Amino acid sequence: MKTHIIPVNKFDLDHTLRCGQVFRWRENKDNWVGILGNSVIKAKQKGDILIAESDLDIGDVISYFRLNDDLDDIYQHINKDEVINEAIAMYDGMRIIKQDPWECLISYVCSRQNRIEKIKKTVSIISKNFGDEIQFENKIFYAFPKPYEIAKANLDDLAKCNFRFGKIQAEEIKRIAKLICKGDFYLERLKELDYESAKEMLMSLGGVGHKVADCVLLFSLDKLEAFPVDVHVRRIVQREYLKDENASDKKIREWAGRYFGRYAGYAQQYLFYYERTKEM
DNA sequence: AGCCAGGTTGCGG
DNA sequence: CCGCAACATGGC
Repeated sequence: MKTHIIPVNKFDLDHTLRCGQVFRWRENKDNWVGILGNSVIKAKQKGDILIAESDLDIGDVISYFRLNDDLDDIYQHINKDEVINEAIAMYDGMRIIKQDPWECLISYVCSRQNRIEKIKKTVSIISKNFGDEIQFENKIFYAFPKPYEIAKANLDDLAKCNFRFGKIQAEEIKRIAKLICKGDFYLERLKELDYESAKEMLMSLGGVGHKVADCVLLFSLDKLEAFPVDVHVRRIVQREYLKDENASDKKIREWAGRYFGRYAGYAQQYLFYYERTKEM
């Protein structure tokens, strides 16, 4: 176990973990506890210091939180109007997290037409029922299962994970896991492709549409131009930006790419978080 | 009770 | 390409 003391600049741990992009972090007292691969990580922020306890290397933590992203530069690209300016002001320091692509893919397949709290529950049950045990501070945590652990899972057992679409989704996830186990689909390799090609590959898996593909690209495959259009993003874009037209999701994605540019994904996450919380 | 949640698919037009 | 219905869980 190591304790990393990491100086940070323009970073806000709470916003980063609360904004709805990750499902495996829990907040207790003044600590966050999350699970990355087969490691538990306990994190807290004090001003410009991030304190992280885990067996991960410091480089893994920095990479995971994208602490090397130049947030000033990103803001310069996306801060183009009053709406997003307010979102950025409110959630200054929120960063896109770099998740594990496999876990990210399955999590977002589970996310469809679902609530974030329920997605968290489902991912947690999947991990508990099929993942490896991890000991951390005398407690037991569970790693997200590897592809082969889902591929070999009994369908009825898998269906007990509280999926939004029950057994249908259990089958879907098992099918995807098998494809990935077979070895002719390397998620990691999608990082080497350009955005469009990587997206096409993801969508060819089946059970993955534009929205989930864009989430996986943005949250795990370094495609910061991906702009996932979900119900909240559609709502805020329609209301604040594309007021006159009845914009299809395709139109919204294309508009976002033109308007926000290569960091459209960052803009998306600020707008998403803002739209869901501004009333609170 | 009814509405809605980080959607995808297959169909007809 | 678009719009539409089916899919079918659970919290408020």
